[in-house]
Amino acid sequence: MRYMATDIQQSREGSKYACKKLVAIEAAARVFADKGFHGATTQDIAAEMGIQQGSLYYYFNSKEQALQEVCEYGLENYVACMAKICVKDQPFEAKMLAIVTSHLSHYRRQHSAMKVHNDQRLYLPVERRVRIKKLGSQYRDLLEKVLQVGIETGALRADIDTHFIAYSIIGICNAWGANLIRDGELDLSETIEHCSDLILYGTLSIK
Amino acid sequence: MRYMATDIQQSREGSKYACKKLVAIEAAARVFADKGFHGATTQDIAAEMGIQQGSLYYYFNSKEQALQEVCEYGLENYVACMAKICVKDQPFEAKMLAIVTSHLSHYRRQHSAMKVHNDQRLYLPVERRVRIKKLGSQYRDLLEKVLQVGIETGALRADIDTHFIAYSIIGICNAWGANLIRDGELDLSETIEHCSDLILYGTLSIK
Amino acid sequence: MRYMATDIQQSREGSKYACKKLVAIEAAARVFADKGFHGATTQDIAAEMGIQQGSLYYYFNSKEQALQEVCEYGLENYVACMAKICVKDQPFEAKMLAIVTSHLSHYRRQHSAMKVHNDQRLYLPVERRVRIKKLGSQYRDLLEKVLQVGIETGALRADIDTHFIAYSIIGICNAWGANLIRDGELDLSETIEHCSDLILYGTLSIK
Amino acid sequence: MRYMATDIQQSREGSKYACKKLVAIEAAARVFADKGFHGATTQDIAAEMGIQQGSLYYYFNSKEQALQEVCEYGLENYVACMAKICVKDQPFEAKMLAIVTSHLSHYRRQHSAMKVHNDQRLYLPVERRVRIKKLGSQYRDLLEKVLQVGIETGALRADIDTHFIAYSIIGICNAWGANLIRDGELDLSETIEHCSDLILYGTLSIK
DNA sequence: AATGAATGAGCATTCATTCAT
DNA sequence: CATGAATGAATGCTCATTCAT
Repeated sequence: MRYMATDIQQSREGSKYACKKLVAIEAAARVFADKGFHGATTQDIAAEMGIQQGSLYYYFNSKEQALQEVCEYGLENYVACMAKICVKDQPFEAKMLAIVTSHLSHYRRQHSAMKVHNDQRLYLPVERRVRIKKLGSQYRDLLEKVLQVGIETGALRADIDTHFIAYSIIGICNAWGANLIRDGELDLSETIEHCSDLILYGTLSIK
Repeated sequence: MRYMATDIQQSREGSKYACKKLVAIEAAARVFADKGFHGATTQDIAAEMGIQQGSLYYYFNSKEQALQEVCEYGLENYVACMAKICVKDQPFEAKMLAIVTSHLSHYRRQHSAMKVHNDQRLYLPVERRVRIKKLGSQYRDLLEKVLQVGIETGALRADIDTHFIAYSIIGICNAWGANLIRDGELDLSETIEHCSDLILYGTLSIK
Repeated sequence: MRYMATDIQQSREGSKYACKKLVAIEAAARVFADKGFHGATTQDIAAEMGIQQGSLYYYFNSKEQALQEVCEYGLENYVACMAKICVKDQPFEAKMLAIVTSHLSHYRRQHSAMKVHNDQRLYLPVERRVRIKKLGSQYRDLLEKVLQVGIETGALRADIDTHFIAYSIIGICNAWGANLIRDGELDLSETIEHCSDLILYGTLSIK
Repeated sequence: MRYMATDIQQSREGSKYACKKLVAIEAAARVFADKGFHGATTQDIAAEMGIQQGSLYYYFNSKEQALQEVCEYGLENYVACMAKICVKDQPFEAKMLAIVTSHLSHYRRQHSAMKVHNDQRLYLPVERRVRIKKLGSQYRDLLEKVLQVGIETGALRADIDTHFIAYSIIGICNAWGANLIRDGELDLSETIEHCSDLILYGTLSIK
């Protein structure tokens, strides 16, 4: 019932409900990121929003739904950004830098939602994970395609396994993303540089 | 009082208590790895051991203590192995391969404890994390020292940040370790090779 | 304040408010009949009317008041009909048939309100039950008087307890009334015949 | 888990668990009879037993299960008694008196469980009602068979509908059963006599 | 060494009710 | 007239923990 109304209201950018719903998702993201899904209480989320516990159910039908929406929210922009990077025509090194920059910037922009997606999504029942899985695959596919092009244009070694490298890039970025959230002092651009450098050149001195 | 007894009994390798305690830790590790600390119940752990819920308190004073012991258990061997690798005299590439092998093998040997340490340790109150932190730092320090030696012997590029690379190596290995647990089909030695290859050589074709 | 308005509007037969109020009572009756007083929610009733939950309070001051009005509504016609039957001058058998017919027809005419009165009225606090009690007594009194006349005219056995028989007749009719609601296939006139037959002649073969 | 144990323990008559479980069922019966299923709280039931609310779940897995067990408990003896009466060889009038006596005595013996069965069983989801339905049908079947024999032996009029009469008998008894519970002053044997008299002879004076 | 029984605090969720618009 | 939004108290249920046996 709320749902039907939502669709209508989401079309109007400024709708009050859509607005507060976003606030709710972001509050939930912060709390889940901090305490984990099972460790967080609906009271925590409500308090973060400055409303009463019961009122939270005006925005979410259940705690699980809140987690689901946080995860999807965390992925949405993230995948969209990757798509934009992919279509741009630029040399491989620049592309990789852009990808790492996008990934880590998302973390720094207080997007606890990404952390929640990484750490907590498996606590959702499978039926709540279909869209999340699809978005995740999209991201990996886009990344693999970039790598494939890199090989074809001769920028990348022909013997690398694009699937493996894609996963590893995501792994490194997530590890540093978590650090960026935990440690506010950590320099973003430095981290970006280090990450893409490792991915591109490895660690050995050139002989 | 149990504690004093424990110490005595742990000295005798074959003591029954020490034995069942290990079983308890491993059961707890499996359950925590599967459901997360807050998502797991003491009933789950007891069931995994085949005992009654109340009996669990013969082995752990609290659920939190169980998590603490699982995390420490996950790190112990892991750090010890790293120490052994460090003292061995071998070229850098071989050392890196040994390190990655050790890290990933620990995951594959059903050591859910490592996964628990990675994902759940932050749910422990700080005072329960002192030993865990120490073991973690030890590991990173050892790894950084290996990298430092690599630079000094000219094997590694002089411009890399050892601290950053150490964290990244751990990040990559943990990401793939999680995959190894989730996907039993995944080939261990292949994964090891891929990981160390990426760390050493990066992805660019050599010009 | 609504109350004063109500009184004014109820005087005008065709008033919109009185009309929708009736719709509200009947919606509440259906919902209470289906789910019971405590099992039904104000949301259920509002949905049955096609309005929002909050808007319900335009028609009822509280859920309890809704139950009260449903119960009274269920009894009103029912008692009025009985009164009409009583004043008619006809032989006892015909009267009994008319009474049973009236009682069961009320059930079949979708009057969930009667079911609600039977099953749920005791969940009302005593102070809300005064009118209901009065109407109920009226009905029983009228019925007892009919029986009394039956005895006096020699139609009925002199040794029956009118109070007891009145209760029993109501009991049988309510039992079959519930069946009539539950099972739409059940034939009304057949049921009426069976009931009055049992009440009049019992089950033994005449010797 | 408790369940398996239950079977074992129920075999030992005096088992502590089986004993307290019975106490629990009877407490639940009283509370449900008084406040209705939805109007009763688990706290009410626990208080009636003199234990804490949480402890109630040692005996019932859910409030619904409690209702189910109460209903089944209410029917068990009731059906068993009817079975005993049926096999006895006695004239129809005596049999009917025995049936009514059994039915109403069950009510008076504080068996709130029967009231709960009558008023609340429909709030159970169908899958929880299978056994209840079976027991109910058994009772009606036994009663119909008695009536059938009554017709065959010439005790009863040949033109009565056994199905209808069975339902009516149950209806009358339940109506008076409810009165017996509500009004402790009401004389049991008088009520029994009145009921069977009505069923057998009806109300008309014999011509 | 283990268990059955109980506890009590905590939690997600529901729901009657209110009220500004 | 009607609604969207919010409230806060209640409720069913879970679970870590305790303890006598």
